[in-house]
Amino acid sequence: MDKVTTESGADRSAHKRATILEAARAVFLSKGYAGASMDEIAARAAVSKPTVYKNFGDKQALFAAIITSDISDAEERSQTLVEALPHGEDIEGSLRKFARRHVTVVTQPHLIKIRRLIIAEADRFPELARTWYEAAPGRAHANLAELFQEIAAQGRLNISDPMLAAEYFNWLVLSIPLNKAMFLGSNTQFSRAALHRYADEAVRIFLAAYGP
Amino acid sequence: MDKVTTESGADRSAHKRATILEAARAVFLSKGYAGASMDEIAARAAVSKPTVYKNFGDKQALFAAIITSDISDAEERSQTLVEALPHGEDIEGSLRKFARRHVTVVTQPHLIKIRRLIIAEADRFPELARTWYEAAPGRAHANLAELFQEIAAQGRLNISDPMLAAEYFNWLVLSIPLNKAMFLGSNTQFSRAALHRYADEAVRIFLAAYGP
DNA sequence: AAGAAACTAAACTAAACGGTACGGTAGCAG
DNA sequence: CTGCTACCGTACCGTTTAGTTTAGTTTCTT
Repeated sequence: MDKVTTESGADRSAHKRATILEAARAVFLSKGYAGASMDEIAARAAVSKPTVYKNFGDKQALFAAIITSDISDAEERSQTLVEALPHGEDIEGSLRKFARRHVTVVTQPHLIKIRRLIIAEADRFPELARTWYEAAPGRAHANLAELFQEIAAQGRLNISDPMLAAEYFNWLVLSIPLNKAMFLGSNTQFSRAALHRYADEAVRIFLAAYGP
Repeated sequence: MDKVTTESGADRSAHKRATILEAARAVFLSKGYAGASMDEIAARAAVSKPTVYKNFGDKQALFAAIITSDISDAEERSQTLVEALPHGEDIEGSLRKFARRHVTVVTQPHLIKIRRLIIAEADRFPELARTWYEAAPGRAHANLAELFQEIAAQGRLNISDPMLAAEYFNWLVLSIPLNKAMFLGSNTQFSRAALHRYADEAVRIFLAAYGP
């Protein structure tokens, strides 16, 4: 039931496409859009340059394909993260658990680099940047807002504008380490303890402001 | 008493230097480091390319000169902003005034572009990015922390770690519009009313969490 | 086994890149 | 006016870029 038999035809092509995507992602992430060269990408993928152009057309399209794929990843990540959010009694515990996971995921070096790249090219690829915003923080805000609305309806939180509250909560959790990571090198790792401290204090602030 | 007579010698040279800096800033901000060309910079400054190289050595040095100058601006801005912070009775009023001004300044399109550029090149120019972080948000955090410590000593705020509280406050005020601006186009303007709403709610949240 | 499709390396184009060498010109001392 | 110095713009250097072409080889299909 696997595609490991002889990797015939389309499978082989798809695999090559994936290899190119991976190589291109690595080069774009480390050199930026203008700094990345198609030769380097082809070499890194161990593939000839015409193959790259056959699969993706031109440099812009290749870039767009990468970012689009990362947007899908981000969307999926947001979805699973929020689905794991329990609707139980212990609001503080639930939020803390969510906050700790959230900040741990978002500060991964790989995601920091993607974020840098999209921010850098937001003026040259405005549609991609907007789509990314809607898929990543936007989706997180919407999901949190829905949750907050439910809890507020039960009188267990005091929230008049759930979307706004969700945005404050999200950035309360992420801002400090995220901004440090943006300006310090990409490979700056935070300790688990430090991330958890940021998350826990964010939850405390949020509940002090929006608690019943 | 002015230098408008014949603009002889050093004055003329200094003026040309400033013109080049301005042109280079415009090109770097809109094209990024790798995407900016020295020809375009020279043309925009209405100056020959050798003149650019006489004044700044090479591309990296020119880039560093621009960012360094912007760091000075940011430092100065942070300083004056916090000096205007009154130490009076009305803590909420003071913080609200500060927050409104702060968010209005930081979301200016010009500063958004500088932020984008520095984030984009943080891996290639780590020292510049770190210096920027220390001069802009870092300085703001330190100044706010000092203020919070004073107020906490009077028992009018309940803060055990002033630096951490300052970071939360700063990003509470800035994060929502700043992140939107990063991913939407550089010229996305916020209405005064919207910015003030973000600032006021940030102050409310902060005081709910750190009030006496 | 034969044909079709896709892939490869390599050379190539035209343009743009960062950086420099040269020939002219402007201002200044005598 | 003459000679000197210092700068400035033009034209150029070698390299690299995105993207294409060619010719030969591998690989799947039938």
